[in-house]
Amino acid sequence: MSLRIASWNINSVRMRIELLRRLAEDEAPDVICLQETKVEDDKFPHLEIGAMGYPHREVRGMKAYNGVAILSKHPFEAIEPENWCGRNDSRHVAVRLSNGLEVHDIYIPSGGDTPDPAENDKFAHKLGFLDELIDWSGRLPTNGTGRVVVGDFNVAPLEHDVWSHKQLLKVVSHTPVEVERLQRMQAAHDWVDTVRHFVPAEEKIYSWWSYRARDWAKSDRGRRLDHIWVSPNLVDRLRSASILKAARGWEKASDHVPVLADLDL
DNA sequence: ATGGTCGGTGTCCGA
Repeated sequence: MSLRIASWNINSVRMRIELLRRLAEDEAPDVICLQETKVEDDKFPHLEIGAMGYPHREVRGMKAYNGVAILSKHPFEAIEPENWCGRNDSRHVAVRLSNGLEVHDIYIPSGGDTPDPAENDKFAHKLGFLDELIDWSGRLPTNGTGRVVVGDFNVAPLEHDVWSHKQLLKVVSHTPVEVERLQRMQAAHDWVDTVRHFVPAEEKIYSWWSYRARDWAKSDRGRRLDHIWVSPNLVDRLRSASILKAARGWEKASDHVPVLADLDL
């Protein structure tokens, strides 16, 4: 069977419920992983999303901040999520589909403005979170159907994952300490970066454009912060991966756009 | 070098 997975930092699932419907109708992902849902579980729009063709949902939200959710056309069982850095702050939700495939949806802390952990607690949190993800990736078993880890990682790891490598070296999301950690996380499980599996490293590609630009498309100062990674045993099952750039131009868009990957299982 | 915009909340914080 073919399985299409989407990851999207939707920046409020309630504000953008009609854009979620558009993603569901246009791209028909089997599984949609959301970040920054910004809603408590008892206020999650289950009814509307069920009617969009996603009867199976695992949500983990909190008031105002963070929040992750997995929406699926197919049944799954929930996997106990992690509380990284000892915080119960709705940054991880995970499920196992009936074919055994594990899907982990992660929202890595943004890290604030100053890339110095001594001065900026948010940056220290981000680095600590990445350290725990390195350990976690290394501990995962390598047998079984395989795993997918997706989400807003808030790190653009490669030179051409940002509009200007040189100008962003001291900007949170592309500093060497973050990039090294994300690459160590990737190496710890041999995760395959699905978009870069199909898009050459020298080609610029982004998944986020700031709200603050006068014209996001014209200035095109983006970063690739959102990722879909698969375990190495799935690399032969990978059929395509892409970033839905057009979604940044939708009315009342999120600043992030969906990432899509197709697997043949 | 600076400020620019969102969403959720509440008279600002986080992104």
